[in-house]
Amino acid sequence: MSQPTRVRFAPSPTGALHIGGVRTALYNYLLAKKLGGTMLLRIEDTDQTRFVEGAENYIIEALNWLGITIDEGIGVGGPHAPYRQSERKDIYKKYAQQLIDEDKAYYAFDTSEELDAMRQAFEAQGSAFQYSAATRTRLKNSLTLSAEETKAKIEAGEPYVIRLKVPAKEEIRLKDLIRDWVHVHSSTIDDKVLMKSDGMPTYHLANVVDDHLMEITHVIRGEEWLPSAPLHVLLYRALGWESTMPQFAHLPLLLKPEGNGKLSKRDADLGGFPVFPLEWKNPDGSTAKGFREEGYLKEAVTNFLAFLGWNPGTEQEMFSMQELVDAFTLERINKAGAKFDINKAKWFNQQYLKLRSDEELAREYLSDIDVEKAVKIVHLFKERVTFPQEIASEAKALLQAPSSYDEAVVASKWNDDAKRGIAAFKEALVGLDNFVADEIKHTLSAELEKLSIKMGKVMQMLRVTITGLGAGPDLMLSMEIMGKEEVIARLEKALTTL
RNA sequence: GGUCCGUUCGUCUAGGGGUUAGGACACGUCCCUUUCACGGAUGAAACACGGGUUCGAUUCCCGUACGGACUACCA
Repeated sequence: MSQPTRVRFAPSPTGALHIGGVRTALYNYLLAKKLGGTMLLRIEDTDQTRFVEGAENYIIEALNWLGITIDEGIGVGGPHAPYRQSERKDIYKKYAQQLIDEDKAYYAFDTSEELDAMRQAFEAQGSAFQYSAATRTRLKNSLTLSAEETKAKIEAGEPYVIRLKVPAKEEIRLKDLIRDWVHVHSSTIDDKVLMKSDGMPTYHLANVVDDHLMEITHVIRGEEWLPSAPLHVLLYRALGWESTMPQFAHLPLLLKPEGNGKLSKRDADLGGFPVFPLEWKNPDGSTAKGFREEGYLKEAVTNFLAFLGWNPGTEQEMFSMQELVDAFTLERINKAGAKFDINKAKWFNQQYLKLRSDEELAREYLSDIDVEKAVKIVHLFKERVTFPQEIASEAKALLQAPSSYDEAVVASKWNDDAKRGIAAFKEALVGLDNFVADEIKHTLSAELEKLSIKMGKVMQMLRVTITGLGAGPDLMLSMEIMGKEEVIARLEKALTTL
């Protein structure tokens, strides 16, 4: 019996969406589309202390930019609304109560201070404190207190949490689609808090309840969740939902480019590259770079991200979103973490930039320049840059007369031959009516031939007199773009000042 | 510390009992070219270690080492 595939991306609105989260969303999306299923977006905002204004919109905009479309949930609605966990409190409360009634969960009144003290005491003895079957009989909860005492405390408004009564001795087996069977003993799992004292559920309860109610078939999430996955299995079991439990796939982590550990914002600053899809403005006014604003094309980002932890098993490198959908399978996801190498992202960007048409790029990035000219400029620079905005800066430099000249080239190439050749070329240019690359080139070679000077002797110096630079794109085309008057003016200036 | 997960070129990875261990990025060299870039060619570069199993292990098993994640009334 195969039910329709339903996957979810469930971020917390705590700030900018991390690029690892974007990859998780991507993989969820790819699986959903591959299987003709549904992609949900759910917001896990059960920690009101970490809520950040604007984060939810940021998530939506980021996914939207990359073409990761949401079929159901935040922003689009659906049959299981609301999709914001803070708006589902009553639902969680109901199931928590059910667990209490069935003696699968219990009230606990221990304060944070008391628990901290416990932890310290255990640590002093060289062991770790665990709120579990081994210790719960000695703590302040509805298992040790009488029913009357418990009731009285609750009615008196004393803060409490609800904890899962994790079985003392039970082997938990979990089949992960990427890692295969994972075995954990219940004695190593503590009695996790299900409902916090503020009435909000913890992630554990909320995600299990929601995934069940929303009929999620595959939970695809980061490896950091693997240690708590057995607990979630226990929860499905306690709630009587084990037979319809979703399948799990824990994705390998995105690692720092050098050294070890999870990729962080700090690595991005250090390496000068973004770790967020979009630019993010912090409430304090500071900003964090975004791939989009840095000039990464969305095709490059999705292709790059898809290949961090997954590959098609062929030698094809370039994949459109549709091709990714067609090729994607969970089986081909890797187990080991992947280091984040921004060089590869840049390479993808360059490849996708080259694929764009000159006209399109001209319209988008050189809108302030005459179209015909803009297209020529794009053609000149498209294959030489990594980011589209570099075309604009190159264009600006090209259209501006040089303010200085490459000294190394001047020192070695500014000789009599160069001076005579360039002077003659300038004079000949005055009489050239059809100022296009081919004609300009003919003019140059004709003049140099008359003087018996080899082309190679003056080319680089000619480039310097016109652009100030020792290297660059096709000079003849560059001159055509600048126009006759401008080129002659630049030559004159160079001839008199150098 | 405990629990869990992992380990093929510098990086992303393919492969899988017998292979010249393949590709891509980055790097070197050469070609193309008015230079640079693009492109093309080419080179250097890897199975963490130790035991098994086996005629034969990089591949399977077990250890060790190393790395990582988790260990909150955060997700």
